[in-house]
Amino acid sequence: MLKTERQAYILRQIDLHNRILSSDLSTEINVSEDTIRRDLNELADMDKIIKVHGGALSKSFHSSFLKSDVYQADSKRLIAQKVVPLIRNNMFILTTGGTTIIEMARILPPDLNATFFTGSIPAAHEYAQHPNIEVIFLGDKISKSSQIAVGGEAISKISGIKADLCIMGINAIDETGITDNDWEVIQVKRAMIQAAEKTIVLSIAEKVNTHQKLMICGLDEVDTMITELDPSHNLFESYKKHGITIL
Amino acid sequence: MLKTERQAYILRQIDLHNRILSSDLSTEINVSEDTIRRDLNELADMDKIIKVHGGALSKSFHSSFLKSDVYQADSKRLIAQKVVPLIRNNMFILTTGGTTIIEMARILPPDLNATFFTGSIPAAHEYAQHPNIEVIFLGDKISKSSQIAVGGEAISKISGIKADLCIMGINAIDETGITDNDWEVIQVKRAMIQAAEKTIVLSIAEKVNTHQKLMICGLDEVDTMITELDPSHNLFESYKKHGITIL
DNA sequence: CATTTTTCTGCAAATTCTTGCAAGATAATT
DNA sequence: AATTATCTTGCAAGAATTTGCAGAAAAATG
Repeated sequence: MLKTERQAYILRQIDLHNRILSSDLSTEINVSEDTIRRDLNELADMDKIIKVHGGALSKSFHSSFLKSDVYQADSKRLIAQKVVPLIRNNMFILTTGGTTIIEMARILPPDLNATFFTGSIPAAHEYAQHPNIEVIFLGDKISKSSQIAVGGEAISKISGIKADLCIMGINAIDETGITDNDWEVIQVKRAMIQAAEKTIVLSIAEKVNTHQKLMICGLDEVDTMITELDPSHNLFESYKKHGITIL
Repeated sequence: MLKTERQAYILRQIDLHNRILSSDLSTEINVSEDTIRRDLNELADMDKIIKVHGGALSKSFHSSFLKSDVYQADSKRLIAQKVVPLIRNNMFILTTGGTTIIEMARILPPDLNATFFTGSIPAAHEYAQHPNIEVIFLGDKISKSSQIAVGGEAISKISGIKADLCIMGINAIDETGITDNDWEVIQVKRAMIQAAEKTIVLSIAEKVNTHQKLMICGLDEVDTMITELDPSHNLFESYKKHGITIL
């Protein structure tokens, strides 16, 4: 990794999280802490960040008191961390939008080389930041309620894809399957599951064993489910029986 | 392999991967690293790439790296204010991306009822916030350097549109016409101008009477030009002679 | 105030860069 | 066609950069 690249990555991480630890960056990028510290000092000299003992802060730190108002952000970050290892180089990956997916997009390792398909503007935006990821946007008409592309164009584009993974944030899952409450979104999600070899669903535990009005698919279409809880939690018994891997 | 050929190859690789190592190129093309380095330096002198220790980066990479705050934000806000009145209800409008366009998107009156087409993720995102605007995203493959959709898919989608207005942020304009420096972006912008009845170009005054390498169109294709200056400024004399309305 | 963590300093190894130079290729000129 | 000038490329040696490491200094923590 080139020095400039590394510093750009650091800057981006600081923009994203408002603060970072030298030690975290060190293990993340796989360079010594000295190097990170020198980078941070250089960036601080350039007035791009604020260097503090043990790490650095975003210059607009004051605004970070407003914090992001993402519900259960910590859980979602945890889920995101569990997904990342499943993504390998050269994969074709279909994803939905949703805050958990965004969180995932942000922590994808910088050297990952993959193609991401999505109909979500925020997700596409995040993927596009990444140095080695190819982004394909699916569809044309954008639904305001869900901030994703919907309609026949999106569906037909998705159908034309043979993806390795479908990574999907969901709203409700129970023994009968995955459900949602937006007709247009349902269509898109169904098409995505069809188009991918494996389907990974992401959900905070709170949504497990709940259901909504519209069915997306049965449990047999799901390969892996990821929540913030430990996989051994007894909440997942019935899902395991359906052959779903819990992470 | 000829020098020019080699440099074209290098440029293409950088466009493709956003970054390259001198050593990789050396083994790839089978010339000494010195030669690669000299090539990179030449390309950097021509402002086509960013040379860094150990290799080079795409120019766009650097701009997103510097990002911080918007250059001449005040001017751009002023320009945005001048555009808004030109947009009427029920219009079909093609727009590019760019910070000026984003600024415009933010101040669109809430009761405006129109359909916006764009290939820019940030622009689409802004439009999607608006209560009464319909957003159509153009294209699928997203170029990291420009953050817009590029390629045949985008072009053909644009060609299928008959829009009332094309509102375009530009990089350079002089007596010969509008120019830019990114081949893929050129294609998209050209298609947009073709597909729209009227073309409005937005530019900060600093860019007026400058030019870049690649031609988008002549002045006769432009209907209106908007800058932050007063329309009576003598900078615009020659443009007025070409029948362009200055605002 | 003792312990742990982080930072600073100097140093060494590896890599990359610069520079001058020479040989070959290409272009220009007579 | 011959000669001269210019360009291109590879090589080598010294300079500069980058990075990791070790030990001392400084800061944070309880």
